[in-house]
Amino acid sequence: MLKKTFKKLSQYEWEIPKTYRSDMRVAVHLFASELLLEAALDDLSLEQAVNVTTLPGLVGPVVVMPDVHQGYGFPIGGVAATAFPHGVISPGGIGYDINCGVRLMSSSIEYTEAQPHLAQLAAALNAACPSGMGKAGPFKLKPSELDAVCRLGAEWAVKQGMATTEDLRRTEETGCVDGADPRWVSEHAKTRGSDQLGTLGSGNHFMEVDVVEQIFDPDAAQAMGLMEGCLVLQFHCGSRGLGHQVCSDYVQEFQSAVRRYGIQLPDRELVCAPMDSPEGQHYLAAMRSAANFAFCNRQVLAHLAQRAFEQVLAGKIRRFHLHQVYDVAHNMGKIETHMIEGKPLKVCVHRKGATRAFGPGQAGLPEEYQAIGQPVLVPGSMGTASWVLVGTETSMAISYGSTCHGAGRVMSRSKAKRDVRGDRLRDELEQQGIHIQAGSLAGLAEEAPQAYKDVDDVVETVSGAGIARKVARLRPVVVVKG
DNA sequence: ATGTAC
Repeated sequence: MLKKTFKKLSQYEWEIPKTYRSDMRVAVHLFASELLLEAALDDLSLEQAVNVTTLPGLVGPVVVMPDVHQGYGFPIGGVAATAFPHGVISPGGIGYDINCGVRLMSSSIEYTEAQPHLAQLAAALNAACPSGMGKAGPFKLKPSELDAVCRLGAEWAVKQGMATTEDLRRTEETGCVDGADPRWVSEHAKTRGSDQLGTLGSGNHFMEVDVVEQIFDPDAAQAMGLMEGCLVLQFHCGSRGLGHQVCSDYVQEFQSAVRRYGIQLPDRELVCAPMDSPEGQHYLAAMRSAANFAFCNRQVLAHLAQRAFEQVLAGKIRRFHLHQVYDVAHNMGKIETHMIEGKPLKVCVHRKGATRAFGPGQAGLPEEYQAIGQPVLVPGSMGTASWVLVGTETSMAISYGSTCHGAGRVMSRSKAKRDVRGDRLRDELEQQGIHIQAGSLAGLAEEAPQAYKDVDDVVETVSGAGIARKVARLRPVVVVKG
């Protein structure tokens, strides 16, 4: 797409007007600096955003985040809100990794004190948290147990002694989205998920120990238990093969639904169905089941990681307890109420590679975050910084309570694999004092920092546009990847 | 993202 297509609204906001193409129902609103706009022009992500504007039932502009890149049908880094219940829901607007998300845990362990033990900690985390493609975890769930995970989400882990009620309170949707019904999850998806609870996966999924490097908002940092110079644990993963199969199943099933409901689409990958149709209802029930599987997966991983910390640091470090800061979803369709043209309206917010970023005072936020807004967790690319932000009143007003989710890819996986030597990259990161545990050197190369945008630029944009506020910057010291 | 093509 050409830069002249965009109308500049402010330093960090650009618009593709509705007049750009005759089938657009709404405009595209992109958050980007000049530099990030130019990066976004290099792939098909903005054409995809224009395609999304043709979906029936949109209530306002399709919003695009600065970490945008091309995805299946919808761009990764896109947000679209459709009227509930007559508007459509589209699996491609949520993504193959349903409820892919990030969890952050704080500690009072000082980096300087823990530094001699970090290599051992990296190995212990790698041993405790299975990672890699198709990797099985510590449990083989019977069908009735898997159904319970899909219905209960992270609460299932409380019953198993792997979670506390505080963990749930500090999880988006308290770790369980309503309306999940595993009867609409295929047997195939259930089979794939049955041994994957408590696993990290591959690709850009990771587990990381970071040091809190700089605090920008002391009040918010204090509410979250973040202290400069102390270690935190964060990880990024989702619903594994189960969610992937749910998305595949419904993308296929929706092909005929599109014809049945007479929906015109510029791209088959945008397949969708009205939320109040049987197809839409079944997908919602299955997608929510996969979302709960992912919440439970992150809860189990948190438990396994905590045990690894105890195993390595007990007796060496005075206090090693990890406290949940928050757990966010960045691939999800949620029914929420937003102010649309001055009136509250129930909508389905499709967030694909976009983080919910509720501002202060929103229902559903735990008491300690009511005044500061929802914690937003933005991991950078491997070996680079990550950010903790909070949602704002502006994000509620102009981005359906959403903000960015990461650095955003700029180089294809195949090109990164050609250009980057995994062994050299590992050595470079080790030289920077980052302990790496990598299941696959080819996988490591695909995630090289040069394959991603600069997360600091992305955060500068969302912060400058006002759709999130900076709380803390984190620096990695241990990275575990599949 | 993903038993990376039934």
